[in-house]
Amino acid sequence: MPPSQKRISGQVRKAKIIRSAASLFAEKGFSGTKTREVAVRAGVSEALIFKHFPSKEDLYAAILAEESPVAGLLPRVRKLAEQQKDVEVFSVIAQTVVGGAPDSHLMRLILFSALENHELSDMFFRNHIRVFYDFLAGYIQQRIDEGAFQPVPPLIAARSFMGMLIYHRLLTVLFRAQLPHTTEDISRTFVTIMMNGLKGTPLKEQARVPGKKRKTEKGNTRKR
Amino acid sequence: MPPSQKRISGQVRKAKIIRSAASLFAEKGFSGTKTREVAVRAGVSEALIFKHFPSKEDLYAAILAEESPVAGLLPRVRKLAEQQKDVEVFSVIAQTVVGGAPDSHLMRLILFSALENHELSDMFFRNHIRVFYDFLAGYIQQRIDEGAFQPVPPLIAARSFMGMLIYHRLLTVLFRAQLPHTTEDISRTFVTIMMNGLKGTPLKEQARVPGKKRKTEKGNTRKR
DNA sequence: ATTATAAGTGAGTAATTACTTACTTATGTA
DNA sequence: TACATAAGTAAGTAATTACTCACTTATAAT
Repeated sequence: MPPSQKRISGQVRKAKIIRSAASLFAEKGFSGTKTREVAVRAGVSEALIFKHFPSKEDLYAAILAEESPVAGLLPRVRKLAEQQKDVEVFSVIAQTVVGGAPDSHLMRLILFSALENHELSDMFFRNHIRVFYDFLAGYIQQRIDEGAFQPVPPLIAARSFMGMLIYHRLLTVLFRAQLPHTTEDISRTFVTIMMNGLKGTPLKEQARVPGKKRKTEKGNTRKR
Repeated sequence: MPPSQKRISGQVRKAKIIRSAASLFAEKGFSGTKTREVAVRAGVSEALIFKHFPSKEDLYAAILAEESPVAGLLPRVRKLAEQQKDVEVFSVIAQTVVGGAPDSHLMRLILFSALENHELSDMFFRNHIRVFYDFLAGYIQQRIDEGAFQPVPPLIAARSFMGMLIYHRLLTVLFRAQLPHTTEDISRTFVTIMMNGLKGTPLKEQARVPGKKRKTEKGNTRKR
């Protein structure tokens, strides 16, 4: 490598390394990414990486600690929730996610780290995912109490809605399975189903599905 | 290794290798799994693996080609659909998925292969996921035509429902984020929301979220 | 019993990989 | 100007890894 002619402050270079590594980890996961590739993408020598990070693991941890999936969404939602604008609350969430957040890069990073059992993945879940739909569940509970929604377990309802959205993103990111509709149509439909779902009358009796008997999922019901 | 004393037919041994490798690939992904570990878990020498499979890639492909996520569900659903038992159709799907299908092993295998861009992952999507909710979308469309459901884009509706279910599985598999409810309660809630969502009246006007400009504050169109 | 064949292995090998060492050089500042 | 320090690198190294080779041996059919 020709002596890179330009020197740069340590902090800036470090940030550059982090960005390069993040994109590689998102593409190929932790064990699929080689420190050599990181060096090439960052335009530095491999040795410099280890000047900034004691190990590949530390580099990975630094990246995960930096990311934030839907920054700024929660405050907006909170404000709408205070005004009890049900449709708007759900709409703004839907439009954000269907519109492309978290972006595919971050989506892959999260999935990889969860699959590869990185301990930081749990932290990530607690700090970003869980707080979010704990809030949503709280709001749903409140609206149930106020008689606006039918009584339904709020955590499950929240998970239902986020499930529609995130799964939709998952399919587009992982399988490029786009739908033949506009972003607006898609999120409007999600919101419509959810709003009606919450306002409609509860099903009294669940149909017994004939045939197989079902067990309850492992007694271990750890609320997260 | 002490000469393993017992010889076994090639086919049986091959199957054993596949099972061992499958569990490892599910745990650690393709690049995270070493052929040496596969050999140890299968109780054979590394060399034998390469007697059966030309390369690690081929072994991986053999595994992905074998797996089937929710075998036998589609026929059951079809039968219920013919009888237009709406609640039952959605219930049997919900109970199957919430009850634990695909199992965590297969779930991880699918996710890893999708993330690692294995070409077989696309095949998998088409053969197993896509056919499934193409059917579901067809059924929803039919019930809309019959006036049982409100008009809603059926592909989006199908994706909504599957999203609730699969995302729920995803959270339990990846983050061990169990809910404090029984399997029955969870799937009943999903079904309730979906059924009401499909039967309720459509939202005429979607709220505009961005900025502060607000459109109609919509009152409860439904009596509850 | 002979033997062809299938089942199986130990001991490599060349390539790759995370990380180190010993070194050079630019730069701000006293 | 001098120089301490920070920025940077080339060239390793020991360990790992996918895969091969040369070889042994159990088994079943003739």
